[in-house]
Amino acid sequence: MLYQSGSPLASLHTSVLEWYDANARVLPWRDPAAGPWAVMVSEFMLQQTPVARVLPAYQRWLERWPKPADLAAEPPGEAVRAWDRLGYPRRALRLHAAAQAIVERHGGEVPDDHAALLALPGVGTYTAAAIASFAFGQRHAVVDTNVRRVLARALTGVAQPTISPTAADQRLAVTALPEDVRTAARWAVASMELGALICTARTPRCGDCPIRSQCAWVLAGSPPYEGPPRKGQTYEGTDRQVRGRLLAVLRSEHGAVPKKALDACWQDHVQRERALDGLVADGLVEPLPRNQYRLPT
DNA sequence: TACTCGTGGCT
DNA sequence: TAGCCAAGAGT
Repeated sequence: MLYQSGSPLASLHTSVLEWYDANARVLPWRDPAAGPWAVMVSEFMLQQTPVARVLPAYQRWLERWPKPADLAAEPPGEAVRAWDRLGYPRRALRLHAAAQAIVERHGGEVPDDHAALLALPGVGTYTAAAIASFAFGQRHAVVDTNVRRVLARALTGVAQPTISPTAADQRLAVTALPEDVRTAARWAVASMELGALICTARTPRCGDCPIRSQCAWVLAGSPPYEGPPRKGQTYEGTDRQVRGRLLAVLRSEHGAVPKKALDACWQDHVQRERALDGLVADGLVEPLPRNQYRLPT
């Protein structure tokens, strides 16, 4: 007996799990043969980057580095180059460092222990739970932006979750987690998928939602968002844009790049220098003698 | 806590 | 069109 029959949560679980079985996307990291390293690579790439853009980079990455030790043996700059235009290239550096840590601490195998995962570079609360749940079938609250939104609507009855993750979100997700281990692991991926495909941020497809008859937000008449305004991410003219341009040049060149080539990226001298210094400080760029730069070796 | 950190598709 | 948004982590 997995559920107390008649329990509202049990009904929610059943509806979402049945929907997932019929509607889940076929994604390579969900293949049972994919393995923990493949799951881990996908989770790093999917941090703030949409699935469609991750797919090709993911395939190339695993083809080139099928095991953590393969990546760990290469210079970090190769990880940054292979990261291509996924964005937030520090993730590439962290994935490389995590691969090295896996070789040093765990004999080259992705650990199945939540605490050990959390101790790896670039692995936070979400990613540790995701790897433990998706790759090892463990029972964890896997709380990403999709799950926060689904729970905010279905259980709390508001249009959007809070702007940043809170301890309350985590507690709510733990409360909503099925007791049975295997069911919990399926619920983790299924509730996330529901948020990605149906219970979307902008225009949720409530007409296709398997839990619309149980959704606290829908039952309340789908009231609009009331919270504080979400501040938009500006990008034009930011240091991030400059960093992106500088790094794009360095990715395309395999050797040393003269500073003059980097100077052509951006007019504002002060901002350009600040961005370049930041890249060096982050370990994404290596300064060389004679005013030259390259990806880290 | 609030901020930083890329990139590009979608509405 | 121009925001809005995307499987967050680190500081």
